[in-house]
Amino acid sequence: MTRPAARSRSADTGPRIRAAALRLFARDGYAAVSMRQIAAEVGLQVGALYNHTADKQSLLAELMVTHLDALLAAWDAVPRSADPVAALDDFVRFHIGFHAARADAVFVAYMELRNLTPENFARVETLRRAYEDRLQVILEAGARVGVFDLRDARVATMAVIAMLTGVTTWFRPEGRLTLAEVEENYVRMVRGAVGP
Amino acid sequence: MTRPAARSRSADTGPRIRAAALRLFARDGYAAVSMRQIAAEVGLQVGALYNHTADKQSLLAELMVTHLDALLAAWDAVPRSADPVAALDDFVRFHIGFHAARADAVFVAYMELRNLTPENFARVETLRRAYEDRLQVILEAGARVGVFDLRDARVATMAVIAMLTGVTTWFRPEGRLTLAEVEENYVRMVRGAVGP
DNA sequence: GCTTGTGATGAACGGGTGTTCAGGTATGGT
DNA sequence: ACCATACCTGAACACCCGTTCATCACAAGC
Repeated sequence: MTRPAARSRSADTGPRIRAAALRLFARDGYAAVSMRQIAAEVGLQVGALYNHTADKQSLLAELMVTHLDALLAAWDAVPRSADPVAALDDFVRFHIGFHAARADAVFVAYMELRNLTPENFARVETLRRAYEDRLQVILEAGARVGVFDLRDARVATMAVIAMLTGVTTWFRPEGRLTLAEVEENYVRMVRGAVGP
Repeated sequence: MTRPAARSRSADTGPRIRAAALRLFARDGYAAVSMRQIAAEVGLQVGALYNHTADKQSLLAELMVTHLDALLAAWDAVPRSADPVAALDDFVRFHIGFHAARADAVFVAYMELRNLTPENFARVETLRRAYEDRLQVILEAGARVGVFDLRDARVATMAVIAMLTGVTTWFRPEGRLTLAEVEENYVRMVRGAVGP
């Protein structure tokens, strides 16, 4: 049996590095953030980062993949409504709620795509596409039974996702509207956009 | 009278620098592009860039402001439909068409906001807000006469803009759908989203 | 044909970049 | 008490950054 790893001086250094990197990447952008800034944020020297991550690129890719994995897992854990309209409402509320709680990760995951190596980009794109497909399946099911009227399922999918993700650019918890109010607003608009 | 400026060896160096910067900023991001790369793209040494721009930051700000000025001027040149529904249709077609033809500028103008100095950011935000208000006015006019039903005009405005701007992330002229087909698709979806 | 001035070069400035590594230190297991 | 390991420091590596400037080339106006 492998023996338990020796306790580190600060056991959660890895997560703290990733948290700091996420915050800084979201605020200033991947290319504008240096490894020294990340280290300083955590209270380390630069070299110490490399005990927890292979390199800067892996740090970014890991943040994105982790976020998208969590997104898919969280949606797949939501009970499925058989009625396509109810399922669409669920999706809208879920998407807005999940993304509002993770503004930094959302921001990084689609602003920093161009800073990924081709391999990492492919991994991330596969996950993103899988999530989009979850919505598209709902829309197509509704179109088949006539509760939705789509000219093009793929275009409708992209339109709805863009509309929903846009919320993260302006929503603030202390703002004029509560999250629940925003969700209801979008439930209504999305229904109208794909409705017959 | 001011005498005409002495002809430069290549009269359009300034525009060529801006064009190269726009392309590179869109592809790799402002922070990831060096002045030396821009110079090489134009066929100059680095120092020569500073005959045409104050610094890298001004280059970025100029590109954004120019784009947003052109956007506002182009929309204001579109004949206004008195009917709010027709005006909304006009806006949808205009927005998609204008943005599809300027993918690089669109991308830069809303991906690189955080790389602007506070003063330049304020200038750009004012222009962006002015454009959003053009749509909001249409939506509010329609709501007053009952052809639209909005829970919140500002939220509806942001939702429509996000939906429309999202087109630039996936639309390719050589793709499955023509631009006109995409426009009609969105005209329909936007009408539904804000409809009564 | 000379003067004037715009715009290019090429080198330099100080400083920041990601990454590596030998050396040191503290911890958990025996 | 000792060993093995995990972790961190501090310095160094080679390279790239935005910006400045003395110098030079060439085109336009007299």
